[in-house]
Amino acid sequence: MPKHGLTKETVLDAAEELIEAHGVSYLTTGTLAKKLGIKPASLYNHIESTEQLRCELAVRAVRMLSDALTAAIDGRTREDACFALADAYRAFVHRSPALYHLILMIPMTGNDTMTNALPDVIVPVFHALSGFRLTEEERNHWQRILRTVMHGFSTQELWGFFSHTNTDRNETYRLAVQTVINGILHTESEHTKHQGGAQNA
Amino acid sequence: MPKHGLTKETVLDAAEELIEAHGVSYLTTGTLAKKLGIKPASLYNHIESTEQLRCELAVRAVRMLSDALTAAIDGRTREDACFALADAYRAFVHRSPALYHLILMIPMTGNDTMTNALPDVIVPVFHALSGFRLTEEERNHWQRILRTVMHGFSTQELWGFFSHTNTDRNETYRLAVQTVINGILHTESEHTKHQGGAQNA
DNA sequence: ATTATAAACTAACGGTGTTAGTTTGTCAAT
DNA sequence: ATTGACAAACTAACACCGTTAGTTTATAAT
Repeated sequence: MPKHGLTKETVLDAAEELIEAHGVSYLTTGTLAKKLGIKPASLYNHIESTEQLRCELAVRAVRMLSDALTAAIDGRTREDACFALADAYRAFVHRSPALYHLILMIPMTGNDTMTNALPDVIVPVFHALSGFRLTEEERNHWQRILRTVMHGFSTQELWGFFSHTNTDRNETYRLAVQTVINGILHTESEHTKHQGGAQNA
Repeated sequence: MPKHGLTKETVLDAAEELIEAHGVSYLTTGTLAKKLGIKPASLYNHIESTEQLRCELAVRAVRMLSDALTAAIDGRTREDACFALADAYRAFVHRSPALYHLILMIPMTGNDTMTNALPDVIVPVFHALSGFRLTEEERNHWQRILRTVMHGFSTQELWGFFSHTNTDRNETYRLAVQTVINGILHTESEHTKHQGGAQNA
């Protein structure tokens, strides 16, 4: 191909480097073009729009997160799988905060391609819970709660909302995940105690 | 005052209406000026910059959230206080998603005035936990975990990350908060069982 | 009525995303 | 080797963004 060897992958890679180094809002036609050694308008030979570019980055990010989670739980079950999943989730958020930021923005765009990619992240979470004896309804609840904790903790930690005390954050996370697991185990035991009984409190 | 009756409060109110109606990124010198019936440049008689405007909105938002949480736990203790706190938190996020969005952006700005305002939100959380017999370290952990669940659930729900199943979301939230409370109660009981013993799993 | 002042205005700057139209480089066929 | 086609760069232009400087104007106090 003529001129530079620019491909869509090259552009996406450059964009990713840019946002991880300087934040999502630093990604601009100017900064990206400069990094690639071309003029801003020339970008439009490779992308439809900056919004579309962010979309494709977000879809890539979803796949990366999904892959990381899937790899983490490989060969593990129950508590083991849950802790591995939670650690991988938190690690991803801290390793690629900008990409995670893009994932969080997906629902606001209303873009179907992106919204349809989202379940990929949920699959490994369900997988991690598959070792527990839960009804479908119970699994729906606990999958949400596990995601709540992983997302809630990782983002608050990343954004500096846990900096007021210097209590060990690893320990807080471990305790949070353990608490969820205890809840799941409790639900499981309620299940065997009396068929179809009430679950909590 | 001359011309219009514009005060800083009026401007902040208009800005808040704008972002709640059309999203944070819709707040612009153009849209805000138009809403106030003036030209964009005239805004600078009332604000220092758009960033500063967002900052003041964020500080107002922190105070609103803090007040809502404080009011919710008034006269309540322990489980009762925790559920009331959690419900108020979730209600705020859903009633004022744009203001909550601004709060989340505070740490990224590096603005000291704003960062110093943040603990206001944490105070009522500590207050809700004051009824439990916990060491300072334990209270630090559980305060983070409670905030993790309130923030994590509310944002994921708001942003549509819980829409794949139609399992009742109120029930998921209740279960999540109950699970945290159970964890706290467990920590409390470990405390009395043997002085200074290990806490969990 | 005069004056001081706050608050509006217009004009201008650089930056952002984007389109249209133009040049240029490279690759394939003759 | 020349030619031609095409992809990918370019320049020029637009509206909008935040922002500053300089100017006019309306009100409130004297």
